Amino acid sequence: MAAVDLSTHPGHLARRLQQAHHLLWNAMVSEEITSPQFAVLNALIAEPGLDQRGVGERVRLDRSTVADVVGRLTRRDLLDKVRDPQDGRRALLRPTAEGRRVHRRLTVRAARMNEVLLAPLADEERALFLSLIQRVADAAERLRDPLAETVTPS
Amino acid sequence: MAAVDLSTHPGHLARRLQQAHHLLWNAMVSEEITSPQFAVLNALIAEPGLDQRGVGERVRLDRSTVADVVGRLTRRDLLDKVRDPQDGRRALLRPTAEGRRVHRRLTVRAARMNEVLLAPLADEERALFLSLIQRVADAAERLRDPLAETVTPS
DNA sequence: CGGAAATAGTCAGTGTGCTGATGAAATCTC
DNA sequence: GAGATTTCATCAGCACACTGACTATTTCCG
Repeated sequence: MAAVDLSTHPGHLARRLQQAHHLLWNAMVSEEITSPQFAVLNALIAEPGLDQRGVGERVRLDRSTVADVVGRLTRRDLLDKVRDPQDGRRALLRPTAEGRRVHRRLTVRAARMNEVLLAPLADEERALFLSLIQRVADAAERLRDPLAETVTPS
Repeated sequence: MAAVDLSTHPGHLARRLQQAHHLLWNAMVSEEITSPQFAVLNALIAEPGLDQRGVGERVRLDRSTVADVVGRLTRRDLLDKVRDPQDGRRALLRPTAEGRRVHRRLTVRAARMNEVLLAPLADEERALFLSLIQRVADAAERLRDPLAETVTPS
């Protein structure tokens, strides 16, 4: 008695969704490169030369996790990591040629995987689905970092 | 160039949602008991005497993870774990009195937390949000275990 | 009954994800 | 310019989460 229906708990559903995604990713995208690794690679293709802090901001990972993921990617020679000569604290990251190749290949496969994952939803529902999750996640992230509101000027 | 917009990737959004949830859980529900631990406890309050496999089925965790989580809960004396005398392979689990107390307390707090997490959505959107995630997760889980469809007869 | 197959649990190994402590480098301030 | 503060990275420690290998027990079947 007094037990709760977990299907009304967004946290539980989020975990299930992630599991489902993880499963499909392994089956349809890659067994070697994980989805967070792809996200990091993707951020560095968009902005080569970013440091770890910058990557973490873009893909929403904390410092420690970024260091781990970057470590794995550099070990596989998908990333180059060099000390910033201008600022000895920073490690500048950029994708290798191989990293760009892998990224290109996985991008295509990830698109196919997303199709399968979202197959149960009608077209209009898909956009809605994505925007609802994003609104909830955005709001919660804003709770964490107080302000930083509105558009950041150049 | 050729970088992807991760906000169109449900997997990435799922991870961000989970992170947001994790954060709020820590702040508003408990720093000691995690959300998966609560889920396991909840399953055993609904059905005391379940074995680990049964728990894993209910909360969607694999055998190894269930063993980990159950280990932590028994170490904290929130769960009792005894060998099934009828079937020596099984470990029968049931919540302790303390486990029930903790569960009751966290249930109230989790409800408050869910309110905050879903605050950015209007009432109708919340139900929609939950049902969309559930449909996607359900469908993906069905991909994993072929059949097992329809109602399982008594 | 007795061997083969199925089932429950454990263990080792890997990867994500967090916090908190530490160290190194840059910047700010007096 | 020297000391305090901030910033970037690393490390240890914990918790989830999966796979694959292994053990113990039970069940199934000849």
